[in-house]
Amino acid sequence: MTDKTKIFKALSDLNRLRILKALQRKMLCVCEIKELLGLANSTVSQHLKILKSVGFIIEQKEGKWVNYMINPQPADNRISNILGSLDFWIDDEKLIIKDKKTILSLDRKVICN
Amino acid sequence: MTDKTKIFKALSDLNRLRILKALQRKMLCVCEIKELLGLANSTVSQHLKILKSVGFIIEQKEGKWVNYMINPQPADNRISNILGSLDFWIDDEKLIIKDKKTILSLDRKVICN
DNA sequence: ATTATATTTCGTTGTTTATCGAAATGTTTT
DNA sequence: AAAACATTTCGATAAACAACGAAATATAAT
Repeated sequence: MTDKTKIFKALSDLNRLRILKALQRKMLCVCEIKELLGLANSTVSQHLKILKSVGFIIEQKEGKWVNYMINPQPADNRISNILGSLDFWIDDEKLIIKDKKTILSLDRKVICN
Repeated sequence: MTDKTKIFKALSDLNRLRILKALQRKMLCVCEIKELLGLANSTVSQHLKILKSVGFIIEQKEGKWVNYMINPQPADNRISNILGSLDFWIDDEKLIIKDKKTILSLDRKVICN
């Protein structure tokens, strides 16, 4: 936790950046993110674990689903800074814009098997 | 260059963070940084190449030495932001403070063979 | 309780990355 | 031009990391 590179490492993967930007728009469960990114469940879960451990996101259980969302009150000022200016740090280009459109049409009851 | 994770990847290594913080204090050549970090020349050169390619630092030749320094005018606003608030993004703890002291006593004519 | 669904953990695999030493390049001094 | 020194590039190696599928865990519905 005292690792100086932890925040930057968490942001060093395109799929994790896509997750953050997606969660900025809407809270999502694992299988919705899986659908969005086209990754295996286990991989998505792993990415979420990393983002959570650093403080970028939090989780909230809802029945059999686990909803992930942007952390509204990060302990670390750097995290707050990044989350508060996500569009500055991670710019909204093609892929990210497409993701945000895709999210709107995701229905977890349909997607998740 | 259009890789969204490039900036964060550059900051994902402790030795590169140490280099940035050291250069904040004073411009340095490769062999001084080598001495500071205790790495091989070639490794230091590699780290510097990464920091330069992303825009964090620039180089200036001075005879047989190559001096590296913080980029005074980064093209990317995110780089400017980070460099302008280095102490916010990378906090000054033991190791970094020690580095900054060490730098002051480095003499390239003595160190570099 | 059994089945179905969502998620996490685990073990494996391929890729990326940090590191080194040796060879190559570039500059200065003799 | 040769020798000396600083740096970079190259090739190899070990560690870290992203990804997967399968097995384990957890909750919901039958």
